[in-house]
Amino acid sequence: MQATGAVEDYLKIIYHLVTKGEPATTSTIARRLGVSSPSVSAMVKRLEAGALVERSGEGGLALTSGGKAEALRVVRRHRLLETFLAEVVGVPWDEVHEEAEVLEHALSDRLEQRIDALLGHPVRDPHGDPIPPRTGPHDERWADPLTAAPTGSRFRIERVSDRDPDALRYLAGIGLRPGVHVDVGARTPFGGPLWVTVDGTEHALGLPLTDLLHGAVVGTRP
Amino acid sequence: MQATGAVEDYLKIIYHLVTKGEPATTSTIARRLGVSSPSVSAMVKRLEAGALVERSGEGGLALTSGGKAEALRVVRRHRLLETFLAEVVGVPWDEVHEEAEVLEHALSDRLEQRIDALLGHPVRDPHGDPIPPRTGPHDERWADPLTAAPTGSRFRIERVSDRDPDALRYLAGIGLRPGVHVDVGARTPFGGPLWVTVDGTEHALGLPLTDLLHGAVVGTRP
DNA sequence: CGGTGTTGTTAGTCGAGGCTAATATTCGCA
DNA sequence: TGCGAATATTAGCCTCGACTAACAACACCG
Repeated sequence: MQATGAVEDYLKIIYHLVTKGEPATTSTIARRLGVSSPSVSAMVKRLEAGALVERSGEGGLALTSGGKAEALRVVRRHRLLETFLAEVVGVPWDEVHEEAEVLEHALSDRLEQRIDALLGHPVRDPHGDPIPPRTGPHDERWADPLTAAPTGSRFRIERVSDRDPDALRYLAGIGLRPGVHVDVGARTPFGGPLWVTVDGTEHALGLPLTDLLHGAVVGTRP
Repeated sequence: MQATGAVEDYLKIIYHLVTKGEPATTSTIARRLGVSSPSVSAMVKRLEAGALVERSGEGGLALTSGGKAEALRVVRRHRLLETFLAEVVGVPWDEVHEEAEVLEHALSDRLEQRIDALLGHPVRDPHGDPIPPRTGPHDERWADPLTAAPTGSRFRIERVSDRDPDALRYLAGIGLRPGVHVDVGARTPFGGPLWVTVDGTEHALGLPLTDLLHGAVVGTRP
């Protein structure tokens, strides 16, 4: 089957859903893609006919090996482009995702390889997401969410979800980027903010923000 | 009307045809685009409905002011991308056109401006083609063809048509790029090759090649 | 003068990718 | 138990952008 831009988008979001353990259903896909449910039904039928997805045991869809390979190619182009735009073109952190979202469908193999070489074969994009290799295995495992870190622990940020430019701008403003360490403070009950210390300054982060942050506990507050 | 990738392609080639003084007719467009005549008829109808093109006096189509503005935006993105790919990414001369042909439809305004600034607001792309400004007038005038230069004259290459990668590779191989000077030698009759001296070496160029070269006579052979 | 291209259009079809409206199913809950 | 909300699919329609087949108009040429 022909991998048009639309097909690539569907495969990509199915890939994202399944690797996060969320069910890839008609409605979740429709919401994420801003498209009606019947449109998703129709496209899924085409994807099944093209042997790119299949119905999987419980409730959702799964990618076939061919579908996963195609999805990984798109994800690779996306993350390479984000890295390229940030490092070479100087596009700010919060804008690279949107630009890559469009360009990823127009990047040739040849140019992808040139960019990859120019960047020195990077393995992470600016948000800390791993860049799938052109061939060979890829590990998409998400680190633990910041919300899982106990009070008093020291936490290393590894990945910051790239979907919300405003949130990204705010996080960058307070110094929250992949690689930095934060001290996890008090957790306000009933969905209240989580207090974290970054660079010596305390910040209260609401759930929408902490949800974007993943990493690992690396000890306790010194 | 919505400027899809297809619409942009049509406007661009109509622009190229009219600026070269060739008639923009159904069949020339169809040939250049590798598409059937009825497809062109249908698209032209849409473009007319969208006030982007109109029937012009003799035989062909013309761009309206809106259509020309849109075409110039595409041409600008194309040539900026060619320049960017060549200078920043290191894509070889003969490949930049093909890559830009696809990327031009996916380049946002925002990114276009960043690239323009990064390159220092270039006015010519790697083939010597002028880059239309974002706003304001643009002069697309083609210099004289090399075939018009008299024997014994010295000729400065200004533009090299970018359509044929093989030809470009060959021309680059013998040092024929925009900016270089050549000495025009004997013209073999009956469509035979034209002898030119580049960098001290004589080359016989067939009509398909000389057709790609434009510039200006700058004196006589020293 | 009559064929033979070339050119352009109309008519009809197709696939991709979207939409709304209507129709099951199923699930949670009063 | 039964009602409403969420979920998925079907049916039917639309636009875009391509295609082939057929036809009209014209030009050139023997």
